[in-house]
Amino acid sequence: MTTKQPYHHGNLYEALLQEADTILQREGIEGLSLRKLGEAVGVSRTAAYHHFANKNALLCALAEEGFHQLNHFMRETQWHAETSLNDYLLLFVQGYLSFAIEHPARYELMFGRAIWQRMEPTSSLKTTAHQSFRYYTERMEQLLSTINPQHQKNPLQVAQVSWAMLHGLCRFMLDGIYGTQKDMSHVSQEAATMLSHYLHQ
Amino acid sequence: MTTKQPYHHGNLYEALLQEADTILQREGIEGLSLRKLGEAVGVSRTAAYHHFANKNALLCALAEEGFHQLNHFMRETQWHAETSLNDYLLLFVQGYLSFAIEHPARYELMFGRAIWQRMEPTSSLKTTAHQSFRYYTERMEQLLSTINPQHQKNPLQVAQVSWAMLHGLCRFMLDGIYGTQKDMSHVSQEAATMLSHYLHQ
DNA sequence: ACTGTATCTTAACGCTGTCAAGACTCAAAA
DNA sequence: TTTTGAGTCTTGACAGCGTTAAGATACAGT
Repeated sequence: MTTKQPYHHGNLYEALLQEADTILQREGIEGLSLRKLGEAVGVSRTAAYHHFANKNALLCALAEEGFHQLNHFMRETQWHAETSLNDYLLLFVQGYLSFAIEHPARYELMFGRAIWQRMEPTSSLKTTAHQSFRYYTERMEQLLSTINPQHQKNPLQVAQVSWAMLHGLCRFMLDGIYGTQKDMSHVSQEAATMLSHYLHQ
Repeated sequence: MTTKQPYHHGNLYEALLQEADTILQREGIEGLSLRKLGEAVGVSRTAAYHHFANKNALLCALAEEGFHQLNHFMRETQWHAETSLNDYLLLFVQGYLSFAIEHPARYELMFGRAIWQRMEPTSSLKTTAHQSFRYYTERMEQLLSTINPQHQKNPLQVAQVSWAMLHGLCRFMLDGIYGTQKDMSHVSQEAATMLSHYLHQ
């Protein structure tokens, strides 16, 4: 009974998510269809509907994984006392851009309109994404307080604007509007400089 | 013969562009299909193919119009000597965000991956978009020179990073990740502040 | 008047997400 | 041990999409 597939897959939910991630990485968002996904997993076109309400729910689940990975990146990229603020900011900017460039479809899914505007995001995804943003905001607040304990800035707005800059850079990179190759290090450097001046008031 | 449509529309190219823009405004990018467009104009599903190579070419034409409008906005928003740099920057940021928010689908088309990554942009669109960016870069260079004639910055990188910030803000607004309403003025203010500090070194 | 070209139409293909109805499997209740 | 019911998966179907091929119509230039 090793060659024959059982009628019940047994672990279809996880298999679907994993294969979807693979297809996403290889062919982008447009290349991911439920039919192709079913075939890749060795299951019928509509089998996924017994584990996800619809395609949107599957995309939301993938995006949510992405936010967990983003949280992981932010948690592991802390400002150690031995490095300068400038170096740390550069590292953070480079790390964020790499996160987007190494998994473009995942980043697109996490922040793109496919989920957030065209369809309704899962409430689970909404809370996860919100947590990411809140964590980022706390980190910004920390930085501000360390630099200048009497700063006047609104941490929420600082987070909004600075994240928007990072996000804009990523979008221009991913959408092929800026060159993706050697420009990137220069642009990262410049973005870190901008952030640094901004945080120092 | 006023009630009966002639076999030859006579002005189909313009009519298609205009109606496509209307649908885009009303229903977004996903709501625009060639079949629906044909019906709206009173013509068959495939009539558009005699005026555009394919759907991508039509989208590119619409996006190109958008870049002309963006150029118009930039040209008319100049820094007059009687206003402060801060006021001017705020005006520019607000104007740019309004440009995106008032015509979200058009902005999405101009900068989104639908054209730039998923398909191949028309060479005509490419040059028009490139002109927009070059003009923006020149304006930045002007500002830098006015503020400090001995500045050390690379205008191209300044343009890349600052435009990325504006673009990121727009995307977050349009994709419904940031609140679109009263936050906007605060965020605009903060973005202008950030830009100002950055340009002043 | 004729001919060719530009314009427009209908038919069809393969793709998509999704729903409805049926088939299979398995665990728990009787 | 048999029955029942829920969980899982499949096939069939529908409407919509972009696009191509082949044919119909109108008009401009010879």
